[in-house]
Amino acid sequence: MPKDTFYNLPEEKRQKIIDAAMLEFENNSFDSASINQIISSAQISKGSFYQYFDDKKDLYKHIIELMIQKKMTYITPAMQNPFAHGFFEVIRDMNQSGLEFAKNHPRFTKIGNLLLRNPSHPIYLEIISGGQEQAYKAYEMLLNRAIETGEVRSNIDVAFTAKMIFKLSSEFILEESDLTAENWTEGLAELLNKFMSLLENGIKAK
Amino acid sequence: MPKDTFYNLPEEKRQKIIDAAMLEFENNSFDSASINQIISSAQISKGSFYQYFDDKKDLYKHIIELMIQKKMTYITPAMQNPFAHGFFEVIRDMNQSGLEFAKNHPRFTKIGNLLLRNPSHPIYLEIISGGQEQAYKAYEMLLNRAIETGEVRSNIDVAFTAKMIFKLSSEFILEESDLTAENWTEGLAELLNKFMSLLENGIKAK
DNA sequence: AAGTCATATGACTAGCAAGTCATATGACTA
DNA sequence: TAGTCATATGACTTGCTAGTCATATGACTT
Repeated sequence: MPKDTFYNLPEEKRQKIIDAAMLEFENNSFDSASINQIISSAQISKGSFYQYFDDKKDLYKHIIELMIQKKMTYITPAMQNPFAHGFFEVIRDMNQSGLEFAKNHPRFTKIGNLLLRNPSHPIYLEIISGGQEQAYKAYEMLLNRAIETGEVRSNIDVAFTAKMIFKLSSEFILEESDLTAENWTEGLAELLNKFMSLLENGIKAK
Repeated sequence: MPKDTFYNLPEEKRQKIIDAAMLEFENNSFDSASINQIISSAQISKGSFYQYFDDKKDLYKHIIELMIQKKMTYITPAMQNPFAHGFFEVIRDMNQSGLEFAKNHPRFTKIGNLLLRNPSHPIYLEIISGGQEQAYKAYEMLLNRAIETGEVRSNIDVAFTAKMIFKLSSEFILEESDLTAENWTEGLAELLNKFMSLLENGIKAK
């Protein structure tokens, strides 16, 4: 975490540093991101940087933390209390909020994608850790419940299907998060419908 | 492409260099792979390296070329002449051969994944270029044909479905290519069945 | 034996990186 | 006014990188 000196900074200067860091991490992997570049862009000295953060990793984790905080605000009622809602409704909400986050925070999205696409990097293990596994488990619980309630046919392989839905959702959001601004809203709704239709045809109870 | 001097080398020495390069590119992105590391591992001098290859990119492209050659040997009759075979058979073959390649050539697979996961890198554009787009188009042609023949229901969005099948196949192979050796053959067959079942339920004509 | 030519070498250049540290500033305190 | 303390600075160290080049080797030719 950033040092006290960082939080003591005037809001404006702090934001300038965050902006500079995001600009660098948007366009570079963790390894190839340069602190020299960041401080030059934020117009602070090398020494100051190291009085705000322990090292590059410290700064990076802070940016990721900010992203997670932002993402939290996109949780819908159905996501917060999934068992009280229909399975397909929950899945739809998750994808919709994912798409909306990507739309509203393209810079965070880019940084997140760079992280997600480098699972072999040590920093991935440190940050994502068991998150992926937990997500699979969550999907499995939802699927099991949906089979109980009769929403989903019972002859699927739950673990496998959970993984596939997770993967497909991620790819779906990654791939389509570059829709142009003007047709965004309609494009989103339409895409989501196609996606859900594919999914529902695949596993919905007949 | 490598220089003549490289091809004049005794087979054994050439292989040692390829091995060293693969070891490095398996565990590092193109940028962070180190020529110093490669020459040290291959036990050749810096000067020699630059008499075999123009630069790091030259070597890297050669490795990718070797991988493509290997992959070519996995093409099945159904893949070579897809319109003479059933749609789901072709898709099944493509995934099966993808899985088999991953199993038999885990080192190439790892290198390929690192490349595929960095679409923002200049080298990606240079090597993959429009390959992805071509793949989408190929899937679209197959889907259109399958709709004509009545294998696939006609009320799907072809372009969207093509993308999703492509993405899902890639992820499926990536994710499952780490099955353990002993249960490989049965595991593969079972997985493929689950995958195809999900797909067929999703888009097969009723 | 003398000459030629492909191949091999590693010291060297130039550049960039992360992180350190002695020094400076300037506000607030006693 | 003198002292203290948080903050700011950039030259510097250390360590890495890709790529170059003068020099050396040794096989084969004339």
